[in-house]
Formats: sequence, structure tokens, C-alpha cells
Amino acid sequence: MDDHSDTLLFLTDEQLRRAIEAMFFAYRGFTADPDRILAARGYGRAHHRAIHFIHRSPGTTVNNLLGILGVTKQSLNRVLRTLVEDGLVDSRVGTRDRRERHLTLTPDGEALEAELSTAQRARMRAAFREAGPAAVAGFRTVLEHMMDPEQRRHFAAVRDGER
Amino acid sequence: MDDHSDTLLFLTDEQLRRAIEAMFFAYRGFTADPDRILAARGYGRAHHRAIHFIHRSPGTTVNNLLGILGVTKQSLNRVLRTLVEDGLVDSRVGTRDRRERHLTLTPDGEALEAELSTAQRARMRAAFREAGPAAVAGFRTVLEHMMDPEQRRHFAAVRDGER
DNA sequence: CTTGGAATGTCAACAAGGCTGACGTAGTTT
DNA sequence: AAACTACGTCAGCCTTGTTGACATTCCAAG
Repeated sequence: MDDHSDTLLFLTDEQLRRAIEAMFFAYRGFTADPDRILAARGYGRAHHRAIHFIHRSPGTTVNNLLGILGVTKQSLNRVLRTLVEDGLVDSRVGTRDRRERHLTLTPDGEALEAELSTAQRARMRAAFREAGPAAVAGFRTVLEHMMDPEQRRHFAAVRDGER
Repeated sequence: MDDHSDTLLFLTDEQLRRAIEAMFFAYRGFTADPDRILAARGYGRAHHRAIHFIHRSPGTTVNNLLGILGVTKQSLNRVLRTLVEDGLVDSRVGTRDRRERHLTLTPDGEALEAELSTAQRARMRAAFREAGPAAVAGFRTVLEHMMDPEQRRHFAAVRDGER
């Protein structure tokens, strides 16, 4: 009960260092495919993030998105403006509160989202398949515990039927 | 044998989507603590990466680092220059090949590395402890499979006694 | 031994996408 | 009517990625 042997085993500084590096390299792999697709269109990761979360929560407001993405409105606005101009995102004045803008993807926006998502899911699926179900469960558990509490709230929001 | 039930279970597009988001949020948590320390000194993540890999492989060359970090030499050079100027990194002309510069951390550099690493390991350790050993093993397995083959080579290099 | 090419690293200039600060405008709340 | 909120925008800064041009050094072919 007070035997720390296996606890110590996986909490070595060196083991943790390796996990940190793995996270770094894995994240690069994780973004590599979308990055290529986006670059071909002159977009960057910022556009991807906006598209992703608008797809996930159609009709979401600008303010809402700011909370999820954790950037300033000026920064988000730059991205949103180009997406609206290019006809990928639709910005509609709110009906209940007309100060708000509700964001949705246009058909073109959905198409790009699908393209990005398909590529990213394919890599994820391949990694999951090679690693096996048990590893996948562990993977997700650790990821959840690595988030900031606030980020985790946003994450959990989806699981329980979106806000 | 041809029962896909559990395979399908964890390969749903929706499940994959959630994993993608988890990766996004977790990476932000992962970098949050170092980012704060770096910002206080006027550095960014690029500096952290350089410091980390120089610490890992003391005496490494610029070219070597380029392969690991996957950026252009000009980009890396800017970061290295400030680190050398600030006395955190030592750049020494190679003895065998004088075109090369061998990079090591100065005592000040090691101190910052320790500070960054300690903060990042603390979060990692906490997440690992809450998730448990089995989850940790799965986590690392999936991460390895998510890397690009080339990135994975660099990663594996350390495990087998560095290059 | 020289000379041309490859490797290595530096300087300059540009772009994306973060940031802060200030401000305008509409709509809502008190 | 006054205060607050949501959103957009202008201006300017920083980090960190990019490409292009260039200097130095090494090596190998002639």
C-alpha cells in the first residue's frame, strides 16, 4: 500500500522529459496534414481553429468563440473577416440580441472543414488502430488531465450536450 | 473474428473529433506554464525548444538542431543569436570542421532550462498521477504513432543512446 | 595545388498571427 | 438618460515563420 515502486517507476524526471518530447513531436504530426491543406489556400492554423469550432457549434457568437480559443477579439476578427469575405463563414446578426453575430459555415466552409477534418481524423485513426483500444483510452484520460481547468470546462461542455 | 464492434466503437468520427479537440486543449495546457516563464524574460516558445534540445544534446550543431526542430536555419539563427547574446548558450566553432558551431548551455542557460523543465514536468507528473500507470503507457504509445516517421526517428534516437 | 561546388552559418526583409490600447457604434439594462 | 455589453476597427508592437543574398570553410576533381 505504501509501496512506491511502480509510482516512482513512471514518474522519473527522465521519463517525464521523454513524454514532453513525445508531446512536442506528436503535435507536429497532428497538425501536419491540415497545415498542408491550409497553406495551399493561403490560410493558417488560426483559420482552422475558427472553422473547427464554428462547425462544432453552429450559430455560436464571436464572444463565445473568443472564450474557447483564448485569443483577443482583434486577432480572431482578422481571421473571421477573411473567412467571411471568402464565403466560408456566414455572420448573421442575432435575433434575440442584435449586438451578437451568429457564425455558421457556408457550404464552402463545410467542404473545407470536411477536408481538414478527414485528413486529421485519418492520421488519428491510424495511430489509434496501431496503438489499440486500451492505449486510446489511456491517451484520452491523460490528455484531459493535462488541460487547464477552464479549457477542460469547454471540452466537457460538448460531452454533455453542448453548453 | 470479423466482429468489428469494439473497433467501430473507438473509431467513430465523433470519437476521433473529440480526441482531436482534446489534443488541442491539452497542448495549450502543456505549454501554458513554460509560456508564462518565458514571457517574463521576453522569450517565446522557439527559445524554449532550442534550449530544450541543446540541453538534451550538448555540443550539437546548428544543422543538427535544424533537423530536429524542422524550421529554417534563418529562423533558428535569430533565436540562437539572442540566447548567445544573453549568455544562455555558448556557440563554439567546431575543431574538426570549422564551419560547424557546437552549442552548449551556459550555467545561466542550464538554470533557465531547469526552471522551464521543472514547471512542465510538474504538470505532466500531476496529469500522469491522476490518470494512472496504465493510462500513461497508452498515452505514450498513441503519441509515438501520431508522429511523422522522420520525427519519430529523432525521438527514437534518444531512447537508443543518442544518435 | 588550384578551383569549383557543397555545406554551414549570418544578415536583411517580409508575412502571419499573436498582443495592447483606443475608439466608434449599436443594442440592452438599469 | 446613463451605463454597460457585444462587436468591429485602426494603429502599432513582438515573435517566429518564410525566402533571398552572401561569407566562410571544406573537400574533391582536375
